[in-house]
Amino acid sequence: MSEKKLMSLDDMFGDSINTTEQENQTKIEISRLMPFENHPFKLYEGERFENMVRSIKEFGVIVPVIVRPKGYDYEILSGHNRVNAAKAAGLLEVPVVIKENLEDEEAMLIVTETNLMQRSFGDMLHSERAAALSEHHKALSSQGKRTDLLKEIESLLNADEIRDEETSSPVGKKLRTHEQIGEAYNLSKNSIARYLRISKLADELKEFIDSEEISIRAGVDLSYLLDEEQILIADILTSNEFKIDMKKAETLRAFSEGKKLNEETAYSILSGELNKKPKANKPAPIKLKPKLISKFFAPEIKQPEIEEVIEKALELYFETQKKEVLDE
DNA sequence: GGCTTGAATCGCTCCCGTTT
DNA sequence: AAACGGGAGCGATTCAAGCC
Repeated sequence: MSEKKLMSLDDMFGDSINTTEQENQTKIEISRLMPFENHPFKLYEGERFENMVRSIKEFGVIVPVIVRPKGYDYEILSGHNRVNAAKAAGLLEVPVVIKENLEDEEAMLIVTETNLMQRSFGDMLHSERAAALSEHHKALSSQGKRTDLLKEIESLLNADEIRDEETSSPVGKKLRTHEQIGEAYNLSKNSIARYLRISKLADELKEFIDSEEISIRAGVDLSYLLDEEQILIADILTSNEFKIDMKKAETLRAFSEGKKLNEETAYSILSGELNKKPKANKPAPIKLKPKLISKFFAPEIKQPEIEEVIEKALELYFETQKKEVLDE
């Protein structure tokens, strides 16, 4: 168990991908570059886009676009904005790095990681963060081939912003996957876990997360709903003025778990008519009268200790009761 | 080859303090 | 009051080692 931490990433993931020899930088006509299918990032618009066009008119495209072959053309993995801006600037071709033989998942990782490195994480929409973290998480938890891919992307783009902590972290420090990612992005493991839940949300609901009409934490609860339930919720939200707070999200989840979520219940939860959860399995907490407590415990005794004593006492009580029943 | 067992890990909940 | 990030810790799962 302990030797693992002594191995370097290269030892672990060594030769599984051999990219350097397949990598070639060249120039390709813009007309042969296709966007990556459903990539999770919003493209630049308005002033931001105009600035980019202006910069490209002046200096050209400096950082090569990363592409992979697709049929006779090429699919853009990184650089959608640069390509669009270059087209608008009137360029006919852009510098590209062609990556051959990538699995779809690896391609997706490049799409998300490069985006992450070029934009500050804070600028991203929640759903974009979720997608990026989810890809990163997949890459780390499938102990296979892609950890080196992350490194390679890094060097390709000369990114030095976000990830400096990761590279400078003490040798041999072993972190759980969530913590590892969290350290890289400066988020707690809990936040990583929440974003990973968000990445599982139906696209229809992700939009509400992005517009901040649904909070992250409410989104986490909604992510436990079945796909069709999520779409149902999104539908109801779109056609009504309802808001989802954490309470409603919790209630929806409880109904979903109890298989009681349908169009009617969903509607009444969202409208606020129905706000109590379906009969929870958990017993409601009970309060003990202070008088009762002071009868058996000194005032300085803390709650955990009191609970412990109560538990022991009850165990004893039920045990003797059982015996009595058997004796009869 | 199957099984048991114990440690590691993961996903999660509960709770708390802070911020808005 | 609601939303949030973070700490602690729990239960379930996974995985490897040791056994038959």
